[in-house]
Amino acid sequence: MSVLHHALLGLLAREPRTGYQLSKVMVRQVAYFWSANHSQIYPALHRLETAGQISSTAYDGPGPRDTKVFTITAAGRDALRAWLVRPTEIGADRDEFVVRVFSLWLLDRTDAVHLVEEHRALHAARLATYRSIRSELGEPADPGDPQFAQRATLEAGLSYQQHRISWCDWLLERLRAQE
Amino acid sequence: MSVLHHALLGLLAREPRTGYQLSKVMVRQVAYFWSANHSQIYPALHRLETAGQISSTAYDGPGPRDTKVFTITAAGRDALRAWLVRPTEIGADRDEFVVRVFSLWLLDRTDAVHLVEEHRALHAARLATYRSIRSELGEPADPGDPQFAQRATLEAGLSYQQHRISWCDWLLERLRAQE
DNA sequence: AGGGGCATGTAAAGAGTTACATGATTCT
DNA sequence: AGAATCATGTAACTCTTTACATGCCCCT
Repeated sequence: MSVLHHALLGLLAREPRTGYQLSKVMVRQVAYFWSANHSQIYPALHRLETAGQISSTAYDGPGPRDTKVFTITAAGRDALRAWLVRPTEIGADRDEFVVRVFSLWLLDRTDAVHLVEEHRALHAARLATYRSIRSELGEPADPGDPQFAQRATLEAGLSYQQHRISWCDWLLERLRAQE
Repeated sequence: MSVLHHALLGLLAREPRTGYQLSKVMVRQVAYFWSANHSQIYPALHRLETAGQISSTAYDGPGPRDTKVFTITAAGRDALRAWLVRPTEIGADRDEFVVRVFSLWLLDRTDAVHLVEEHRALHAARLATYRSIRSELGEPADPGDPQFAQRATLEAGLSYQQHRISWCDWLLERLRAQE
């Protein structure tokens, strides 16, 4: 079972949802650090159901097919807990922009500055979004509460955007130093 | 052409190398934020060569096949520059650990603390490695120098690890607050 | 009448990982 | 004699993206 499967279990552990509802959440990211399309989600749900980690009840829905609401089973909860405590690895290499910066010496100063400024602006915008979400969520709840976990992932996003912005500033400072 | 292709061009823009040398570098990450296996690299090099962005000279090597040294062409350099200045997107969602934290409320305190501590230790170790590399590299060179770009990607790594560690500390502080 | 949202699926293609395969030279 | 390093490739599989496909209901 992949990260996607566990992201879905993590959502269903909070409340039952349909595949459509799950995909609406996941297209715009769960936990600010994972996304998926509906075309990936429907097969993943079928696999989870076959494995007995979720169950579904079908209602008469619009369109040619039934609407299915998925619920996590006790086995699903156990599998999710087991996945959580597996030994961690670091992962999360893969950042296209850093690969670009690796070849930044090929550009002249103006182009380089422009590139980094553009990138900084994207992260600044994202940070602003996250800050407004934070002001809605308020201070973190008790660690046993799903709200706490939600708030913690937001904090990861906030911290990440800030790191990105200050790295861009580090770069810009040096790119703009004496011609 | 994908990020991998441009990572390879970025390496070959510095100096000619064989596929084997490129894969040795890329298995352990270019720019601290991208990695690839040799099985991906060889086909990618063939595609770059067909596209005229790199050229190769074959020498009589060990084993059943020739040893090929790849050199970037003028067209390859141009393609790389064009890729650098393309409008940026943000990308870099996909962080497995944050997806785990999204379900952290399912664990009891001791397990949760253990998980985060373990993760923090990995990032602290990585930070220590990066710091020792920094002390070897010294202060950044001129932005027109490949050494500057190398140093800039290291700075991204340093900044990223620090952000990760302080996020873990934020989490641990709250997980350890009153039982 | 047409557009958007609800709702579910499949197919094809690209990107990445893991495993298979070969064989020479050098070190222990 | 065996292991490690040099050196290059292919095959099978998983994960992700993009596109195709259907059809009801509600709002304007």
